[in-house]
Amino acid sequence: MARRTGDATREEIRNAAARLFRERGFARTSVRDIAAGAVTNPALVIRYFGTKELLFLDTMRFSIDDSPLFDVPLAEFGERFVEVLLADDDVRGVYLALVRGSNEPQIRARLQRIHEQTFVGPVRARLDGPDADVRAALAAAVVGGLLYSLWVVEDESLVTADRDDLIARYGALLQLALTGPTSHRPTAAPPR
Amino acid sequence: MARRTGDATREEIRNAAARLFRERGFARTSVRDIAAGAVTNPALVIRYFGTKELLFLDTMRFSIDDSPLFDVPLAEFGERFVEVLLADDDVRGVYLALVRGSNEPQIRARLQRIHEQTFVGPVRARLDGPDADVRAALAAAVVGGLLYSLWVVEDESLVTADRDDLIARYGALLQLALTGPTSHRPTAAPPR
DNA sequence: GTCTATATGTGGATAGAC
DNA sequence: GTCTATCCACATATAGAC
Repeated sequence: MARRTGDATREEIRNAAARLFRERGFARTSVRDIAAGAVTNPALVIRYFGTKELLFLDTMRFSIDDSPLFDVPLAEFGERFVEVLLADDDVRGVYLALVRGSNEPQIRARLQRIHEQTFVGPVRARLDGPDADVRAALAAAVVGGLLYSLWVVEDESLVTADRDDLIARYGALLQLALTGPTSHRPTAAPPR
Repeated sequence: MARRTGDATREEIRNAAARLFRERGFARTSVRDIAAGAVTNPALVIRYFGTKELLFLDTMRFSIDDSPLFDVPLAEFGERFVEVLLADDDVRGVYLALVRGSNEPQIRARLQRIHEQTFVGPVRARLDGPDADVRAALAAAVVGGLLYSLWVVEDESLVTADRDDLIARYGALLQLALTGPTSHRPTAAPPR
């Protein structure tokens, strides 16, 4: 086999790892599988990345493009946010691998950061008032509940539901978490 | 060491396994740890339960006592349901172990069954109309989102929040998922 | 500098002695 | 019924070939 540069090999290991971790998760992916996927050997995988967990952390990242949300009126934010989350196909695999690996402290820390940046952040930016932090956390919990039911549990009623209908219905629920049922005030306080 | 009967040893293995799986999860609990906890050896653990995964499935069960929910008026159901879920201390460990082990098809099947029985079931029993199934699934997703944020992600704002306040706030959100913001129907909640 | 071969320790599972 | 000895796959680490 022709030699590659270290960087090229490194990149192929990373690509193979990202694909396998997304498809099979952390536990069901062996360092040997990754090496085979990158047409090299297990020793090199460890040499470049230290441990299997560090390689996992190196590859299991995602961020959504939340720029389309900036201009959305607050009243439509819930539905549009759900739409954006379900739009990106890469998100699912990474999110699942992180949730299922979250018994490891470092992986849970990564999940916390992504939860904060992806779910809490965009919501928090649109709220104000003394309890905005808690309300953003509660709304993020509602958001997390959809991905959890849809991807972790694979609830049949949701998996087989019409995608647009799901976005409309769950978006409306999220909207209530954001602006509350009494929508007569400009920035809307929560119930109570 | 004095001999025990097979049934007694079996029970001690089960107890040790249940405790360790709840505390450390599936991946971080070894068959050797379980054997040591039951003061026996790994071979016997496998002999009695077949595989580590079958032992896990044998021990990781829970059900909530939802009988106090039967008499609750629909308008108060959301808050009371959240209260019941957070009341039982055993639920957390088992739920977490199942979520984190859900990459294994059999463990995911168990999680689905518990999700159905514990989250969807009690809600579904109180709803009617043509779309009751989907609405129950959506409400169950909201419920799952709380346990997910609180226990899997360990969102700081929620973990440190006052327990009663959390129950009141998230219960209100669940209530909206159940009976909706339009309060003109007989079974619906009164306007805030 | 890039990689192969190989060693070490852990963990799930099995065979067979008692 | 219980346990010792052992097997095999795996993550990880190191020595040294090219």
